[in-house]
Amino acid sequence: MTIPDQFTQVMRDWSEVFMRRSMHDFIQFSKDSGLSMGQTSALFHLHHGSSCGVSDIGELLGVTNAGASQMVDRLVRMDLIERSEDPADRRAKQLQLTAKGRLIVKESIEARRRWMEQLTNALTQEEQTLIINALTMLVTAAQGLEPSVKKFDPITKDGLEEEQIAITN
Amino acid sequence: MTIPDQFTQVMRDWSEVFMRRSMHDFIQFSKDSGLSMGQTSALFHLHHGSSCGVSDIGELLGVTNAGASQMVDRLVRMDLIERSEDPADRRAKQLQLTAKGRLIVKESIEARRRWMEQLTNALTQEEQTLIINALTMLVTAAQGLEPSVKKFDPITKDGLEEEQIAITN
DNA sequence: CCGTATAGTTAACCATCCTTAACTAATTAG
DNA sequence: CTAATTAGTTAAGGATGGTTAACTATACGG
Repeated sequence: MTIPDQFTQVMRDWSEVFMRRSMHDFIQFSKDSGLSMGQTSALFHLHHGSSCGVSDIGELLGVTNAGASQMVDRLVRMDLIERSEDPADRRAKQLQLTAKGRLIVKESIEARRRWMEQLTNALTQEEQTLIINALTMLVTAAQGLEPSVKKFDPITKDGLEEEQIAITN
Repeated sequence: MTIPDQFTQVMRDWSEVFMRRSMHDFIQFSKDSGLSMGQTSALFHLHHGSSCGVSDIGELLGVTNAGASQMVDRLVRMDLIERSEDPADRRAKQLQLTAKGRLIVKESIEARRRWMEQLTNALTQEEQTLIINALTMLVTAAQGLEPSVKKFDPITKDGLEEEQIAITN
């Protein structure tokens, strides 16, 4: 078995075990918070990107603008996100998490951390060191593949929308 | 920063980047297949556990038995899962993926693999080797934390629900 | 200024998903 | 045998999540 094959295999294994765990947590958390999975996804998207418009949510969830608008409306009524006018383009809305929304996301992240603590305890320091190095590489590589985060650089204000052509396949 | 702290941090970073990517794929895939996230989750659960009852699905999705029964019914009507009587307990049903259901799951896994290939290409062989070792450890540790797979021992028919006490410490 | 494109909302409508409540049928305990 | 429990289904009803279509309002390119 070649190195790349081994790599793919171990990534797949990890993917399976991690996804199962994460999806379970995700479902559980959504239920506990009285949110649908779509609503939770939207909250996390906002948490990551810090601010975005209604149609971005639609794109994320794979629904029409109308659907996204209604979803946003429900979240606004729940006081989880805020909808304000974009001063640069008054057609557009800027969506942001409210304090309550941020709290919800934070709690979810904390919940997942418990699992990680268990993992930590199941590994020796030497193993942990090895994993730290390995995952750091993975994170760096994976971030290099990401579709350019929205938090634009206020100085250069460019270069971030290069559309990572290689990825969209 | 101590090793465990570094470990927790890198796990969190990795978790974030991996989850974002995976959730996006998951949503995308569900939409493309015309399935809800709950339905896709159920399919993956069946794929993992190979066979389970209606109430297991309910537990997974955090819904009542009635809700699970209806969800199962929809999946049966879509010809994605099969519902047969459990010969050992004629009240219970055994759920299994149909060929069509297995195909759907397989396609989803394949879709995710493309991302992994990109990751592979972004890393040197040395880095890959390091990551293989690290992830193997993580997978082993994570599997040790799993709530004991359902494939029950037909002889003792018990003892599998011990809730991994030794590890949680 | 005019026409078109863009961002979002609203209305009407439908399928899904989930709930409770009432039920069937099989198992198990006394 | 009877009573209680367990697994699942069905029915009625409600909220959600989605659609298309029609709309408002802003932006932008002649």
